[in-house]
Amino acid sequence: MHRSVNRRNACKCCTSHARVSSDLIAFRCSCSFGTSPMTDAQNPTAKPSYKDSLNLPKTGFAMKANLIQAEPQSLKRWEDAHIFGRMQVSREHAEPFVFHDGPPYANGPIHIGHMLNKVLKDFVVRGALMEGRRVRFIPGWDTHGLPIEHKVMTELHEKGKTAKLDTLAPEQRHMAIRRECAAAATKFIGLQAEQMKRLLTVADYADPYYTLMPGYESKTLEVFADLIDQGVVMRALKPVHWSIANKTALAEAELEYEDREDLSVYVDFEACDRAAVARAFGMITERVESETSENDADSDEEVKYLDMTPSFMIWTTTPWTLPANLAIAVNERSTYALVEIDGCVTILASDLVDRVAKKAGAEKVVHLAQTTGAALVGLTYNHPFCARQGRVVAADYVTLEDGTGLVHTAPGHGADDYRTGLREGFPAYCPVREDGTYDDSVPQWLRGKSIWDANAQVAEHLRASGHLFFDHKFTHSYPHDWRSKTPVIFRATEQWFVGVDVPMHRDGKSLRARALEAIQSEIAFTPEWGRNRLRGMIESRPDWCISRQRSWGLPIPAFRRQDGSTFLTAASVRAVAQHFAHKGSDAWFQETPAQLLVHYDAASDPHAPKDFDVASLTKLHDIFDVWFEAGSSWNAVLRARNVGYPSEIYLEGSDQHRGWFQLSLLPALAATGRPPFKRLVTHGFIVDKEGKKMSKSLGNTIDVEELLKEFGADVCRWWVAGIDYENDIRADKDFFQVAGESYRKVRNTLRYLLSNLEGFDAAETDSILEGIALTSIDAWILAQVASVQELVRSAIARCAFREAQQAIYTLCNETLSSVYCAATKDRLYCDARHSSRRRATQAAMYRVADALCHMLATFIPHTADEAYRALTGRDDVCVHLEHHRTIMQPCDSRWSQVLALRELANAALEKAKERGIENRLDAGIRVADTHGHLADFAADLPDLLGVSRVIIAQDQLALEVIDLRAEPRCERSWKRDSSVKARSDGGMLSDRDAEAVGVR
RNA sequence: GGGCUAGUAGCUCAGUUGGCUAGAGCACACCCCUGAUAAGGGUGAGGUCGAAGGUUCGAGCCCUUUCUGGCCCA
Repeated sequence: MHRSVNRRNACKCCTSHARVSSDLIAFRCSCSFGTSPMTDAQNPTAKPSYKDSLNLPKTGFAMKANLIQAEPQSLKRWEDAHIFGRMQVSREHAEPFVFHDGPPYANGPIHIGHMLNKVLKDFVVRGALMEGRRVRFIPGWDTHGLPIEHKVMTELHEKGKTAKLDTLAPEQRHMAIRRECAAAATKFIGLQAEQMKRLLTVADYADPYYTLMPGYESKTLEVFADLIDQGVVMRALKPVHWSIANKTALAEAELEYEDREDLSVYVDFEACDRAAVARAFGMITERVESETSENDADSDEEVKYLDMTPSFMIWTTTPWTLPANLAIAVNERSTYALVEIDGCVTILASDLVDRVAKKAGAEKVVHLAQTTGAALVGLTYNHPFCARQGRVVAADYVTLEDGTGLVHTAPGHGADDYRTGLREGFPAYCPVREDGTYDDSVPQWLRGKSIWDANAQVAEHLRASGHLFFDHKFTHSYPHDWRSKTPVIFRATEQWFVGVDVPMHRDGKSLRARALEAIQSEIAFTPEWGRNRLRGMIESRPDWCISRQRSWGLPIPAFRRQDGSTFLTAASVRAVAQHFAHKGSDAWFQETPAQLLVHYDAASDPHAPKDFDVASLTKLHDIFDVWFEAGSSWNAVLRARNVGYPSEIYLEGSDQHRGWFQLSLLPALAATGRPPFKRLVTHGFIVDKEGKKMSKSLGNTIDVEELLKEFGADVCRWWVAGIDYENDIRADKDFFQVAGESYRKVRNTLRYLLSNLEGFDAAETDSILEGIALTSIDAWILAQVASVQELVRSAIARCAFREAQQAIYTLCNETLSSVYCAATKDRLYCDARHSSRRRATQAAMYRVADALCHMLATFIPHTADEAYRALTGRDDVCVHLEHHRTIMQPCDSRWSQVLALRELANAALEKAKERGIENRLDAGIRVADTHGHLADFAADLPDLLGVSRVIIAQDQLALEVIDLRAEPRCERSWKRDSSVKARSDGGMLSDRDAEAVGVR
């Protein structure tokens, strides 16, 4: 406690008399009302003390929240009382509110981002519950996928168990890995669920969903079957990172970048059509007697003549991919030059001519002409190895940082190249087999060769045929297989896709078109810009590659037939789905095709191949992209468990525009024709107090466990309720401190209300309030709370939690604490215990506290419930089993003018301190009732302004502070009331106080 | 490099279609109360609205450029 040191020594009993001592602690007042101990002790006829006669606040609701100890008790109490179950049962016939949880990934403890997401979701859940809706919120976890598999593999590697793993047959190996992964996922689900419960989130934790559950897997396959029905599932080539050593595809996370020396080559690709190239550069190829230039003397442009066939010069560090070259990419906005270098005419980016020439040691460089990249697009060239023409195409990833500005494009060997190929209609041609040797589609001299050996041979071949401009050794960062440490290549392999531009059987519209329609007019966005963002992503996204070459995931149930064709029909997928529903997807690795297809009847499948023979099938081993599983949750959870469809809201971080939002929308639109959500709500990312992103390496993360230990869940939740979650969210321990202060303010206000309800019979509330006057301060506070209640409920429905929190805080801090509670303090303390005025205020307070508990229930469930039990005085109630009770209390519309008077009085009283009137009870206010309204509020005015008396005058315009210090003060209420006089017990009391203590 | 997005008092945020002397809460300072007391009340000081240009009678709001962040891509 830090009291101001220069605080003046006021007389505690009267404040008006001269101070006789400047000693802070021991001083004597000369007034006759002295109550200082020294005075009492010296005076044998001490005046009676009235403190005990007051109705002072009393409550068991502690000022100190002690959340860290108390919250787990609330959790336990709710669990013991089966609150979640009772919520469901008691609302069986209530209107359902469908809300679906996006599954976090189960690979570690929760971080502050999870806390943000889960708490925001809980506001939605509890907000709907408080509206009386039936909410079955089923928490979920994403359990398959590479991060877990990678983590498991790393651990196995560190324990030296991978060698043993490699001795197993492929399917046994898959199973061994899958068992480890399932254990890891399950472990983290348990950990995360406990942490989420500790955040006091309400959900069906007894019956959650995991993507690895057999039922879930089965329902995911059903979505896949629906997509097949719609004709959007297809198989095509796509380049992936490929480990030759392990003959497997690798994901980005499995790559390690290391420096590697490669042979880089500058290659001339001879143009097919000299005339076309000439036109592109504004040149001619036929010599014409230059009549035109002579006749047209004004023309300063000399038309140049191209007499050699030029080449396009490309640069590559992977000569082995040249056999697969199908195109050359240029940047349309760059400038390209036609130059003669040492006798050869070549095209390359203008800005790079000098650098390339210098590097190659060229002696003579002559600039002939230049043009834009756009002009080159469409020109063709001959492949240097074989009779194949390539084409110049545009690509905006082409830069002038290195190389020649013309990029060798092999759609089967690069991600950019592939996308360009897709756009331009080139196949993902890949002549490299899984062991890293060429197949038979390449020229004879390369067939069967290892691609690493081929680098030098390709260079030699080019040199011999005159296509090699220059070659040199080049060191660059190159991806390596994290396990074998060998270099990785990009190799096109067969993958499964969901086509976004193929017409669906339902209505002939493509998925892309349907998604854009839905984004435009069927989905609401919070914030609104999410619409734009999602639209942009859908417009530009390629086909969705849904297959992965891993162990840990849901198998794509495709088979290979003896003739090499792939067998997969909607009916066969549904048959496997039915089988997985009981056996789980492990069956894929443990059973034969005949066992897996036990529910399949080729005869009734119109898409079954002719002469179908289960016995001759072999299983393929692709697994689903985890996004396909997560993106099917609307079916595997909402529909499978009859929760309802679609969800009112999907609420996730803004990164999910590309992730879960989009990849739920696509399958749902294909399978059901409708979006799986009506509204998308996104929140930003938590950054540190400088606005920088949080990362373990920067050491600026905030640990959730620590937050909970230091502040408790309700304070953390109160912080979340107060943030502007649509953008980045700055977070720091200090901010939680601030949230704690704010929480305490609300808690204390609640405590004060509760403390004045001691002995009040709640059953009387309605009858008491029926009789109150519209001009009374009690009617006013109830009207205020009614409007806040309405605002809070509407804000929560709009997910505008901050708005709701602000309204609650302002209600507590201003409307209640500094106005209503201050104004009613006198009647609560000093009126006779059962006076009607006091009971009216208690009734109002009861209703206010009740409304507050219900409003707070959404945000701080522990505190709300704790307060509610204190309010009702019962331990068997739970605010979370109830819903808002709408307050409908009008008040006189002139109250706003009365409140304005309060502002004026505050200012005047502040000024009156200069005159020595420091205590408001020493003051009276004289005010003109200009409009004749104030008289109706006269009864409450002194209390509202905090003064002893208010005189409504007709003769005066300005508000005036009257000095009442000369008047006697009531020893009980400390008011300077005109009725104060000496009473039969010897005390100086006002009439009201005399009556309250029963003296005359 | 591209798409989306943000930058207003020390902190967290309001500022509707351009018209205000730019608001609120917290923190801070000062004062009151000591019968909400590790509480409560009152008052006050704090900003060239990221920067630079421009449009306009008038710009925190509109336009251009730029700086610093964030998410997603490349």
